Amino acid sequence: MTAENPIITALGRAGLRLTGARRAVADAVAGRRGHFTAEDVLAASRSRGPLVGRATVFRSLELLTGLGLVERVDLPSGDHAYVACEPSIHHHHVVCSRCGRSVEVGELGLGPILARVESATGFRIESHRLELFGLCPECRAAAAERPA
Amino acid sequence: MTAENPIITALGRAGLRLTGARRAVADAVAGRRGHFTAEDVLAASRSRGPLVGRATVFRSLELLTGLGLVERVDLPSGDHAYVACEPSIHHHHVVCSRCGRSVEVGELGLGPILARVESATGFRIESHRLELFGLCPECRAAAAERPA
DNA sequence: TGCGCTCTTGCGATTCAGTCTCAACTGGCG
DNA sequence: CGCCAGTTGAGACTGAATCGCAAGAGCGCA
Repeated sequence: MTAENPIITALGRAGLRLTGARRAVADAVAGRRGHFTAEDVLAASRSRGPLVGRATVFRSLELLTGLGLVERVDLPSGDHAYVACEPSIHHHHVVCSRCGRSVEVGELGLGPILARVESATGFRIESHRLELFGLCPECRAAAAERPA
Repeated sequence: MTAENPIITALGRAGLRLTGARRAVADAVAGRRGHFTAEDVLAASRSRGPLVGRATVFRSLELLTGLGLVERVDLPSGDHAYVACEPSIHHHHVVCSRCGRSVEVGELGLGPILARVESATGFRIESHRLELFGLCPECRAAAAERPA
């Protein structure tokens, strides 16, 4: 877990200091398949080294969000969570509503739809957010055997 | 503003009591073109009658959300807001990032896209949330004359 | 029309996530 | 090796949202 981590590499490339706290946060983020809350990261970082302050976790998360390494999603429950992701291109996330796992799904051909909305409403669309929720294959299988 | 209000009608139809507090909240909601926060509703209801407790506003908003008369949107800023809407069919909202006005835009032909995502990821999509942000025609005009 | 049973309300206390401050620290360059 | 600015951590602080409970108010029924 202290091995090289793309998040850490990216931090260095952005000209930011590779501090212990950031490594801790980066590791905590990288070690998750699904979404996580700031609180999760806080707990994870704490359990791993000396101590990471609440404020620092939020700051680091904000930093990572700025770099596009992490994205914020709002769960249907209203909670705020984050997901790690590729900084590259525009994409969306599919979140499993049972286990929380999340998968990226690239651009979806929303362009034509946005154009349609623009002409219908007169708005100029600047940004959008699409979040998909459902059951991942595993949870689907599990649900079939033993319904929630 | 004490005239009949579709929200109030709907409350009655749902078998709920038409109390003063609910009327106040319903009026506050109906009197807005755009999104609003719980705090807005609280202030509006207060300025209109005796007094409405914070808790009651939240309870009413939750109630209206359950009835589909109001929907929650998460602004890009991370704030929680609500928009009034038709309970009828599935639809999305376009929110003006400058004045906050919001417009409904009906189903957008997301079906095929969702199907594509399902087959690509193996997930079974149960729900989705699409929020569009941009400038409404008026703000667009205003911005052209006197850039923010 | 009046009564009573519940549902609702309102207030205060409480929780809790997220932010801010500030002195101490440390990473990394020279 | 030493310095300086970028970072950190602890805790205080803020403000939104929730909870509990007793008082109050709809609405149905007689």
